[in-house]
Amino acid sequence: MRKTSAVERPDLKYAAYARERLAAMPPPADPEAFSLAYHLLHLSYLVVADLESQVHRPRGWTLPGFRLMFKLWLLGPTQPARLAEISAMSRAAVTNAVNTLERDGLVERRPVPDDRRAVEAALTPKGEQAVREAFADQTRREQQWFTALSPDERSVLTDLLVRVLANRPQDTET
Amino acid sequence: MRKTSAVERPDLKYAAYARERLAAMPPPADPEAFSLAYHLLHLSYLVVADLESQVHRPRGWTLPGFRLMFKLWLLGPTQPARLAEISAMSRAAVTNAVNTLERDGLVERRPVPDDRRAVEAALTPKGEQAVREAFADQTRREQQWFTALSPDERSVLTDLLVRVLANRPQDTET
DNA sequence: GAGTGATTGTTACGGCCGTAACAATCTCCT
DNA sequence: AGGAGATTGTTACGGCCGTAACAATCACTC
Repeated sequence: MRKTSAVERPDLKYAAYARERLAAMPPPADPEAFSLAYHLLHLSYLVVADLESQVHRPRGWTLPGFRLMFKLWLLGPTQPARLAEISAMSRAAVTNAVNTLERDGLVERRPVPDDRRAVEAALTPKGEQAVREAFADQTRREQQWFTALSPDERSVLTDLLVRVLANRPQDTET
Repeated sequence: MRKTSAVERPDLKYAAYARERLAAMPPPADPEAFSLAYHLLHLSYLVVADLESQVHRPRGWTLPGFRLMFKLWLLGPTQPARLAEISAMSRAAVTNAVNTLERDGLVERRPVPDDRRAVEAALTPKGEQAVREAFADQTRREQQWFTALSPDERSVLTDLLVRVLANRPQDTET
């Protein structure tokens, strides 16, 4: 494995430079807030792009499609509105994702007996096999991403993220 | 401020349920790896959506457009290829982003004397004012997101993220 | 000096996502 | 029973992003 120090990474070098520049500015400039938000969003972006290109695209699918199928795998047949709520995405986005997965034969729509407005999305046998295979690959790749941290450090990182999530700011009041 | 516990959040409740389910599965299922990756990507997604809807859309712009302008604000006129490298995005994406910003009068393209292939993107006066204003709002919103953590905890979180970024896995060898 | 290979920016195409608007349906209150 | 209001899923539209292919230009070697 090739050794790569932080100064060789254009993105990390930029972040360090930006932090220095902000440190020399008066408030509301906040180098710590910038650095935290930047690295959080940047790491997430890199992980998403990596999982997409290394795991899911080679199989002919996408990461958002996998995440939806993974939820169906754990939860069983589920209404799009509930999927949207869990995923914090719009119902329209779920509709589009289900359309693509249905077109590829991975998911099917079923009517809900109690409510004629509602629909349930459910994995097909092909979809279930697809989830199992991609899940194994994705897990291995996720593990590779965090090998730099010890198990304790990974646990601390997870707990800090959960605490931020549990205390998220309110939306603008209507 | 309304009190909201984790069990009321459908997304966190799902994550806790998924972790339990994975804990009962044989390898390669890895509840810790899942939990860390899930919360990282999910938090980043929520912060991105929040900054977009609370800060930038009300001003008529977008978060990706702001991030590009912010880099130009710190770095001065910069070639798209370098912006793509720093941002870990494709040159095509930079072209599209610069097109939108140029259409809105926030950024302009300039030829580079030494290299007739190259172009420099540079902020217009309107673009510079736009960055200053949005930067103040974005910083305040970023600070709100992390009020649940103490300054020390925020520092720990940032350091852990940077260490993961500095030790990212290799792409598939060509 | 000519030619091979690399680099830069762009375009075309498809997938993802949000907002807004809409019809169908359900809920609930009177 | 009936009607106002909420909910569900969908469609239309625009913005963002990646890959692939392309022309123009540069760099480097022979």
